[in-house]
Amino acid sequence: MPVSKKEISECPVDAMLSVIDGRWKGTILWRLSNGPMRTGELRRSIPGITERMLIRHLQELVRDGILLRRQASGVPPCVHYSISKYGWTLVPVLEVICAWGRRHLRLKGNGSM
Amino acid sequence: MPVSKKEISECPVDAMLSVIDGRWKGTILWRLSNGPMRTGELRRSIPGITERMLIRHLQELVRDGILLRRQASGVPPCVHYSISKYGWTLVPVLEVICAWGRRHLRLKGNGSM
DNA sequence: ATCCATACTGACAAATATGACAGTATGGTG
DNA sequence: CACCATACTGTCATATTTGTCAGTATGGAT
Repeated sequence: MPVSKKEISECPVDAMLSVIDGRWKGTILWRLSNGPMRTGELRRSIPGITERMLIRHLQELVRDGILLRRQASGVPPCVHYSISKYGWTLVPVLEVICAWGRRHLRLKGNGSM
Repeated sequence: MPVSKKEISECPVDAMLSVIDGRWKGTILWRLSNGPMRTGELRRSIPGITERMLIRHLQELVRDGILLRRQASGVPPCVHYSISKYGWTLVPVLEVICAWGRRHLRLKGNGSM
């Protein structure tokens, strides 16, 4: 049940993209960059996402070491997700990507391309 | 006939990813970073790619302003692709992505994750 | 007893990306 | 003339990703 197209390949660019690629991964990381959140809280904060997709993406991000999952015992269950130490190394990369993307949108928007 | 999943959205990260996302775009840019190449030359230099996909990706990259297409008149046709000035602004971003990916692969390979 | 919320799973359908394969026009070569 | 190479397009099949919907266990509120 993979959520990202490319599984790990020898190409480093593809390896990185496979970690952040996925319809909602960017948004999830963005939300969590303000601090840990519960599953349902995340879901409610991302309009349009379904619980199914949220959970699949979370599982992949945990599997890739980007997120931490902490489950408090009890019923009903209470699970918190947060960005791991390793996950934080991704943030500067996302910022570079974001900066280029912002410029790209601006150029596109004013038709100067 | 889009080749990339995400068309332009308001999110800068998605906007950037939509430009480089596609099964072969990274490889194409990598090859062209050594200088302009003809369509068939590119195809032969990328094992496994089909002519159809090569051309679709090339067209998207041209549409996004990353590549230039120069057609010399004559029969049979002769078309050269090269990275545009704008396209070169993408290269440092790819390098950052690549650096993270390389480290990721190393850590993964190690089992130290 | 019925319903709600929680964090999930499983089985499927829909959307999208990728690939296979045939076809196009034209000039050169055997 | 038959055939090749060129840079493409169109159509359809397959693969992958995303989304929909119903279920699961349990404790508390109504």
